Formats: sequence, structure tokens, C-alpha cells
Amino acid sequence: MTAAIAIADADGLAAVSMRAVAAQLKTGAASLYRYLSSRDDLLDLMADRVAAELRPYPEPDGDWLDTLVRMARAQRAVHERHPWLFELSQRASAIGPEALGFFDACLKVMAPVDAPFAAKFEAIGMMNGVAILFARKRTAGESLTFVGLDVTPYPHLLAAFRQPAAAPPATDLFERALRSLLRGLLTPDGS
Amino acid sequence: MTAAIAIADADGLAAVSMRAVAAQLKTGAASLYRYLSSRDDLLDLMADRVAAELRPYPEPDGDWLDTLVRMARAQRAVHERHPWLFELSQRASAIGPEALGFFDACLKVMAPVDAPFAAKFEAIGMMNGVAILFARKRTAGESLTFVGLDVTPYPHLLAAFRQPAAAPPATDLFERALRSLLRGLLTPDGS
DNA sequence: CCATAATTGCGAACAGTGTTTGCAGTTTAC
DNA sequence: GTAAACTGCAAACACTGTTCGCAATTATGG
Repeated sequence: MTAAIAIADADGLAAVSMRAVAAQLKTGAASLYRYLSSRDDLLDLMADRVAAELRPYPEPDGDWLDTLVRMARAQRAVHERHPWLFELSQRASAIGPEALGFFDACLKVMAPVDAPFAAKFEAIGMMNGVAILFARKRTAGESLTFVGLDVTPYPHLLAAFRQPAAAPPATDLFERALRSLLRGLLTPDGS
Repeated sequence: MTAAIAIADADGLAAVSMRAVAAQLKTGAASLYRYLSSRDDLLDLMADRVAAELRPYPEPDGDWLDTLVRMARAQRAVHERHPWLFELSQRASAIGPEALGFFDACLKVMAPVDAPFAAKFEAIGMMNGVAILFARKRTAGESLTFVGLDVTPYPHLLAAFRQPAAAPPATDLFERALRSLLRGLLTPDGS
């Protein structure tokens, strides 16, 4: 249900209680069980509904690495739009038709790469992992303000914080990391 | 409390209820609140207690990349020993003294690297992320058995499954991925 | 057009959760 | 030895997901 997604976007996954989404659509909590077998069911549906935002998948034109980077960027964007997706990504049952479709599209892009299926499988997993990592970094927004902790026992950390806050590296970190990782995973060496 | 960790190791984080850990140490649920302010408090303590297993940190001898890989391997091992740690790693409050100590040790190893603090910060985040990714992969154990899903709409996936299951790549995937990623993040180019 | 069957909506209740309160029982301090 | 401080904990509260039973509604078929 889109109502549940709206609640999760606004107040997080914990706020998605059966009674809350029922209230949102002006009905009773028990009524939801006519269409859902459980709350986990609802979460799975949410995950897959949101995974549909990954489409349309780019056509595999030009370099396969470029295309994969574009797909990873799309996934990062989805995770930034719906931060709660991260919590769902660890449940195996969240792999629905849309997620499979994305997986299939990745394999399609990787068709010209001469690597065993296992390697491509790992590569896709890593690609998703890195995309989520970056999405979380932007979402959490440097939560390391170390709110009430004494940092004196950590000399290197302290020294690092004294250093003037240099601007983040100019080149897109996301793309650099992803490219080096995928290249390392899928090619014997070099391009 | 180590009792809570034992429960989580055995039956997962969801089984760590106040009443359950209270029963484990033969006391009442309300008694726990004499020592903990909330369940979140308990989870934070668990995370930090388990982070202590990362020590002793290796001495920065030889190449910094080798040392970092060794530290990442330790972190992966901890996450494999305590799969529930993954669920806690996404809560900002879980960053306790031990986690900070590990962070500091990473910075110490990176001292010879000429890169801005922000880049090192990102690199450590990526290192942890990749370590957790690999730990989860081994823990979840290829949960992609696609239990009841029709795969005919996914031609590339289907073709991949027809392919004989080739042995996983000989070289350690974890180390390859980590090395290429860290090198890409921390050095202008090449070694 | 009505009677019967099937489907849907949902208030109330159950078992579980984290947390607070109040009060005995025990230990410590003077 | 008495007062004060601390500890353990049963009972209760608010909340959760889920089930049950029964009305209200809709569809079916004669």
C-alpha cells in the first residue's frame, strides 16, 4: 500500500504499525488482514513497490561499466528517497519481482563480460551494497558528531579533527569506488 | 550484559526481550532498569562489548593496505560470530568507546597515507561496509533460492542458472574487493 | 425480485512487548 | 540501633501484531 510507504517516508519504519496505516486509510486495523497475511507481508510489498522506481532500466549502450554505474546511481537515489529501505534490505523475503527484474537487467548489461556467473552474482551484491552504503552516508548525515563522548583517549581521531575541514574530494567518490570495485571483481586485471 | 549477547547469538536480536534476559539471569524484568535506562541502552552496550573483540589491533607494520585488510578481516569475523550486529550497526547510538577505538586505530594505520581526513573517513566507512557485506553473504548463505518464484520472466537470470555452477574465483574475493576499493579511495592513482 | 451464498469491514479480545510505579527487603552509615 | 540509602520485583499501563466472531454489504441464481 502506498499509504504505508507514505508513513515510512515521513516517520520511519517503526511508525508503520497496522493501526497507523489503517487509520491513514480510515479503516480498522483488523481490516488489513483481508488483504495482507501479516505485517511482514506488508513490508515485502513496500520494498517491491519501491523497487519499481528503479525502472526503466538503461539500455546497455556503450561500456557495460558505465551502464552499471548508472544503475547503481539509481539505486542509491531510491535508498535516499526511502531511507527505511535499508532496514528491509536485510530480510531475504523482500526479494520480489521488481528486485528480480533489476537483478536480471544487471545480468543483461554484464552479458559482454567474460566472467563466471558466481562472479557476476557477487559483483551485483557488491554494487548494491556500495550504493546503499553511500545512500546511508548522505541520509545519516555525518551522525558522528560524537555527541557526548570524550575523544582524548583517541589521539589520531583528535588530530584529524584539528585538521582544517578540507573539501571533499572533487571527483565523485561514489563513481570512483564503484568502478574500481567492479573492475576488480569482474576483470582479470585492468580494463 | 553477556547474557543478552548469548541470547542474541542463539536466537537473534528479536529474542532479546527484557523479560528474556531477566529470566536468563533469574531475576525480574523490572530489575534490569536499575542498571539500564532502556532496551536501546542494552543494545548499545551489546554492540560495544562485542566491538571489543576487534582488539588487539595489529601494529602498523609494513604496508598500510595490508594492515587495513587485516583489520577488515577481523571485523568480518566478528560480524560472522554475531550476525545480529548488522541490525545494530545502523543505529548511530551504537558508536561506543570500543568502536571509536577501532576507528582511531584505523586512522593510525593510515597515518602514512597522504589524503585529507574526509577521504580517510570515507575509506573507513567503506571498509566497514564491505566487511559487513561479506559477513552477511556468508551468514545468509545464498538465501536466493527463489523459493516460490517463477523465473521465466527473467531470461538472463534463467540463462545464468542453466550455466554449470563454476567454482568461486580462486583469489580471495574479499581481499581483492577491499584492496581495489581502498586504493581507489585513498590514492590519486595506482599504488 | 427475492432468497441464499459469499465476501468484506471491524470492534473486542489475546498474547506479547518496553517501561513506570510503588512497595517491601536488604544493606549501608552514623 | 536507628535512619537513610539502595536493591529486587510483582503489578499495571500503553502499545504492538494477530485472531475471532459477528454484523453489513455485495454477488449469485432461480
